[in-house]
Amino acid sequence: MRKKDVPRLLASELEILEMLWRAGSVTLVEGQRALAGDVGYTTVQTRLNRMVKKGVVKRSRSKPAKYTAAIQPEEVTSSDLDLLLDKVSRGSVLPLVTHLVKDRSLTCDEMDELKKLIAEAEKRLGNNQSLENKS
Amino acid sequence: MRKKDVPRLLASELEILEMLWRAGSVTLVEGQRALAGDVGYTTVQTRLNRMVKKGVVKRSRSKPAKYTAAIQPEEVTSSDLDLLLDKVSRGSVLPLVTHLVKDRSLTCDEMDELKKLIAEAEKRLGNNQSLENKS
DNA sequence: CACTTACTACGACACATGTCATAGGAGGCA
DNA sequence: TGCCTCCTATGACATGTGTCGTAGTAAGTG
Repeated sequence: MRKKDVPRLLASELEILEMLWRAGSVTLVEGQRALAGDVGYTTVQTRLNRMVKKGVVKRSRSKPAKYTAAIQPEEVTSSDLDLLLDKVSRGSVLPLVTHLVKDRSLTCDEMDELKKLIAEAEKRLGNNQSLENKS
Repeated sequence: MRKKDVPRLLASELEILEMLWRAGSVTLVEGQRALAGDVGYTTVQTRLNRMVKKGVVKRSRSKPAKYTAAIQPEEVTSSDLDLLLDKVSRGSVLPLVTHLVKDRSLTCDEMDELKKLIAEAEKRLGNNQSLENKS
């Protein structure tokens, strides 16, 4: 099975998904309450149902239907970042990482993780470097 | 002057912007040609003009009007990444960086830059750490 | 001046999305 | 049985976007 195709979601859809990830599984009333801006009940209903039709949200058959996210944050991160990389950053990772690390205080743990990550990447780089000689 | 407010752009708008960043400044004919999928002339015109109205593209008063991007890749990167961080990654930088660094071959130079970045962040961390005691 | 060519402006139509109102159905309880 | 309340389904309307067609204006060329 190949990587799921997550389209670039609208900001409003991200808002909904964020709520679902946070709350886990909600009925309409709960969902409406959990959503920040106070928006009409049926509005939440419509938005949620349309997202179900799109496959990014799942809905249970139970009496008060429960809605849950059908995609994980990582999938969104992944596809969105890839698109950003392709279209905006022209394939270069550095500007993105720079923005993420700069002006943003990381904890010591995160710092360590980061360094570990770099080390791993570096090792991988060492292995593949010899075979590569592209432009 | 405060940070410009760049809304989360649609994938199709990113496509246009990417073209503009790449080409610099284009007339409609050039723009149409530069755009991948072959789409009608007036379609490009409409899309471009709508983006002008939105302020993300500028248009010259010259005879064959020239269109240029009014926002830079970094601004898009920045605002988009911030949103991703808030909504999807719940403020944690690590998952994003992980995705960026993993399974993606960086050059040696990039690797060095990355390490320099980390070092800087670490230094900054050392300075601020003492004043911080988060919730 | 009349004609062609190039560019621009504008309108049209389909579909997606945010917003909601109202109608329909399924259980409880007087 | 008949009403009330909760949940769901559906329709409606405004705006935004992708897609064009067509009409209008400016500018050269005979």
